[in-house]
Amino acid sequence: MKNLVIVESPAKAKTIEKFLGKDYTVKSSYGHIRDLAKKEMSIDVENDYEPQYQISDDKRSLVSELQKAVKGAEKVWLASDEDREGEAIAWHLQETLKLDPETTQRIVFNEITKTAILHAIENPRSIDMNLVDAQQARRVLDRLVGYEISPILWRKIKPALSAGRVQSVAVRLIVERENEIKAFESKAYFRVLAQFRPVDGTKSLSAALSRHFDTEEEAREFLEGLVGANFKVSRIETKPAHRTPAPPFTTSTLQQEASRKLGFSVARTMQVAQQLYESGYITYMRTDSVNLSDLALGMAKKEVEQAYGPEYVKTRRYQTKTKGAQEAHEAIRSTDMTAQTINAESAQRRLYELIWKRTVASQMADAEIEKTEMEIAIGTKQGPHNAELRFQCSGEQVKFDGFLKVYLESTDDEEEAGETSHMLPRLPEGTLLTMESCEAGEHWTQHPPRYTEASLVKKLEDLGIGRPSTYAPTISTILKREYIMKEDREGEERKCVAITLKGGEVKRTEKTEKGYSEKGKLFPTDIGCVVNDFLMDHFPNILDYNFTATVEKDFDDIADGKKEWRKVIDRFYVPFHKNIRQTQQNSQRTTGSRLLGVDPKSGKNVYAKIGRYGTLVQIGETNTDEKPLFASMKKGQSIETITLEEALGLFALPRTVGLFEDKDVTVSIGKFGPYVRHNNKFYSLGKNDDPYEVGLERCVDIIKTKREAEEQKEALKKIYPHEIGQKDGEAVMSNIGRFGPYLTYKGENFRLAKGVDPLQLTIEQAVEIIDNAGKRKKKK
DNA sequence: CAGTGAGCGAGCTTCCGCTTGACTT
Repeated sequence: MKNLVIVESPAKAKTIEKFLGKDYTVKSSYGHIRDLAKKEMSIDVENDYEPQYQISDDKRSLVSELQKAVKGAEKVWLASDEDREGEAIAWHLQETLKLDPETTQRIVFNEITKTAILHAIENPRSIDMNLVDAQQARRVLDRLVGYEISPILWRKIKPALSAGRVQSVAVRLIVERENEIKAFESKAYFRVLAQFRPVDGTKSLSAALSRHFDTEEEAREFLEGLVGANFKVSRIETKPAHRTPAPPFTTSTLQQEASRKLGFSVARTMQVAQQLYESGYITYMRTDSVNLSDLALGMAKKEVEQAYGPEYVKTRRYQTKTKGAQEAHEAIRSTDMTAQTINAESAQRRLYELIWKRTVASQMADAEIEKTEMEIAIGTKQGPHNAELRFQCSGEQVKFDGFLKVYLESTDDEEEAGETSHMLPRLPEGTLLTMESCEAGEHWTQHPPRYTEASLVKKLEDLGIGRPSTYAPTISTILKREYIMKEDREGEERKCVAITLKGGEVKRTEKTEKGYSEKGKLFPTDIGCVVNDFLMDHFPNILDYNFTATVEKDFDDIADGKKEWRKVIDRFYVPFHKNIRQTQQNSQRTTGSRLLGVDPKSGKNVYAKIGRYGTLVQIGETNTDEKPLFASMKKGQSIETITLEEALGLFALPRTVGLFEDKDVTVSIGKFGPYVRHNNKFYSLGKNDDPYEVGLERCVDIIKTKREAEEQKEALKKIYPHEIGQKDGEAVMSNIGRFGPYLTYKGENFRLAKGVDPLQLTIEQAVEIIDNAGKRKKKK
């Protein structure tokens, strides 16, 4: 082997190997191979913040494999990504594999095309230690923040909590949005819509009044004033406009569009995109760049020309504006622009089509639109009506569809689509109109929208917080810590008044309308709120929305050689650590406790608060001789909203629901959730059974079902393990396990396909399955 | 497998950013 090239991703390794030919072996590091040791801080604060690195557990065998490859190679090329993390990966490789900096080649390319790679090979350099130091500063800072603040939360609030530069800001955003929503006072207003028809025309049009009314009285007065009024077109204006396509996808915009158009969670989008990437359908999916390679621009141009004609072509190069973007990769695009779709399972196909459309549309001409705005004046017999009040409508006509032929980006706006965005008839100024009907409908102002996973990612990206590879994991983390919940919420029902004018008559009607339903929205939990309050009180600088942006400037200075990383960290750490010590000593234990009232039975106080294992209610005081009573809260209850009655209801467990076979049937909640207890045996309640409500009949049902299942299990035990036959003198056994039916042969297990009955399997079929599995293993 | 929450103190938890693959009984 002459040349060993190391890249970050195995899929990338495969592609590059093809471009480089047989003198090059390409291997992958699978990201970072070394990191700060996990167990403790692993930063020697006393010794100028010396980091203690360790090969990651799951990389041990990979590192020894790379070591072997290095020994057999004449030259080693480190081809990790061209950004801070990539440079650090190269340096850690050089250190760990004991490569000679003099002879080791560092190369970079930010697009996977033959030209780019050959160009890189022609222009090697050495490792940029300034960039590596910027990464070390980033890494050390994150560890110091995370590992010093988290233990304080364990002591002051609850064990196993966490805080960090990124996750804590994500939680803050959600908590603060919820506070805004709580503070929001929804106000009613009346929106007036009318249908008009030209006196001599057939086509009617709909227009909205130029202002809203605050009260029903005002709206009614206005409508009554319209009786006998006349209407004419007072202004009509047509002007050309154009729309431009959205830039190609980055990780963040892909997550947003897949959420809006396909309803995918952020994690699902990344999982499916990974599959597409590994199959070679799309370029790398973790990127902050909107840049397309020249090769891609050429392919897109050709595709647009052939599919839609030359007038649809417009080559565009987009500028990445995202804060802190590192642009180590291309934008996310189809690798083959001629493939509008692919033959794959539904999720992959739909995500691919979205990416294809977005890529191709980004290289298409603007849409040319003609916008028409019309105003309708109101005149009464006494002369002109209040001149400020007039009806307005606007319409659009697409003159040339351009990129709209392929793709239109969606928005997060939940408001109803404008009721006037249709084509308008061409009516000259002064045209008289008759009003067919008019309605003043009651509406309510909307609170600011809660975040979805995708809109949270967008916000974080706008703030420059987090990276493409961490958006999805960050959301998982704050969900797992139970700082936030993802929930659906039905819109509230409201009585709406509508006043209509038709045929000279004003009428009032009332109907109930449901507000906007929210799907997959992010809500803070009690714990999220309490932790956020605590952090805002004691570590406001870390929670500051500009904290990341500020430290990123320092990291840039380190990368430019203008600052020394250890000094940057020292300037941060000395005051930070002092704050940690003070918080440790001075801050109170925080439980978010709220007094709900007095228990009528005992006369003692009832509280709701955070305990070691979650939220609970408590009767009586702590720190007294008498131990208080405790009960866990149910899902969906919160410290802030739980009532005294609901709290007292939680003490109803364990509950005796009746007798079965002369023994008590009781219901309670245990370590593994709600259960039924009967004759000293335990039976888990179903997902939809409420332990506070469930009756005897259902409990008996659960007991019987479990008994039947156990009988079946016993019956299976008599059959399995079953010997199907022998192969090379060893038994081939079938069995049924947790993951379905499987075969055992020479101590190895072989999974059977779903629905296969192991008893119907012949020895020939079984042998075939074992042999095939063996072949597959060899291939790997 | 079927409750914890006080207090005592053992020993545990935790960060962000790179990257996938493990394959159970």
